[in-house]
Amino acid sequence: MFKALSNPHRLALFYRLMNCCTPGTRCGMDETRRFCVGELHEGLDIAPSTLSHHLKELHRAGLIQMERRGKHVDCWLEPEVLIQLSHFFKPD
Amino acid sequence: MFKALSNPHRLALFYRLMNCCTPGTRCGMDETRRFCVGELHEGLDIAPSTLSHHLKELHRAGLIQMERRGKHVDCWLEPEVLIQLSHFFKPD
DNA sequence: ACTATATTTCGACATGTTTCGAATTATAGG
DNA sequence: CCTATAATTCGAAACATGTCGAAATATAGT
Repeated sequence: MFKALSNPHRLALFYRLMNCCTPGTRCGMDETRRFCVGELHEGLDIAPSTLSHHLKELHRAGLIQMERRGKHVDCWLEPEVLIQLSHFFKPD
Repeated sequence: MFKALSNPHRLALFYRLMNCCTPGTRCGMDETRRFCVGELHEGLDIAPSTLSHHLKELHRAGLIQMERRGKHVDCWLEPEVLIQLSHFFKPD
């Protein structure tokens, strides 16, 4: 997981998905709070193929979920992942 | 920081320093709960020069502290770092 | 001063990662 | 079935990282 987050572009993508939900809402469930690949691409200045590669890495690491929805592919982040990660750094 | 933790050897080193303290104790302050470089080397199957390189990276990332104490160099982890990291993954 | 131990620096090489463009697959809508 | 749009796969080049051994530095004790 840390390896997946070690790249600036991937961290930016993760961060974006992390902050797309109103606190307490489950991103994955609420389909209005998902980003498709194209939306995540905005403002990133990398080729589509590079974006695709990075999203695949994030998915492989178990950090994000992906699902095709027509022409688009939606991406979201399960809140469990955040809990798991924050618990790794025990205190608080 | 995630880049520093992205390497298995560095993550192992960090994890070791993370769990060297009784909960609630400040590792840096309690000098009996520090590891010197040599102690951290045990069980890691890498050359001393490689270990040195990895510790330098962890230090550069602000993850660990280092201080020479005679022939040895002590390493420890400030609890603030753990708080900072766990807060990045908001929930909880 | 000399020696032994602990750690770091340096240079080199092998391995991995990031990136792109071109070609490919997937899907929706005429 | 053809076209346009969205996204992925593939292969190649550029770049970064991990690793080691040899040499250098640091320190304590003789």
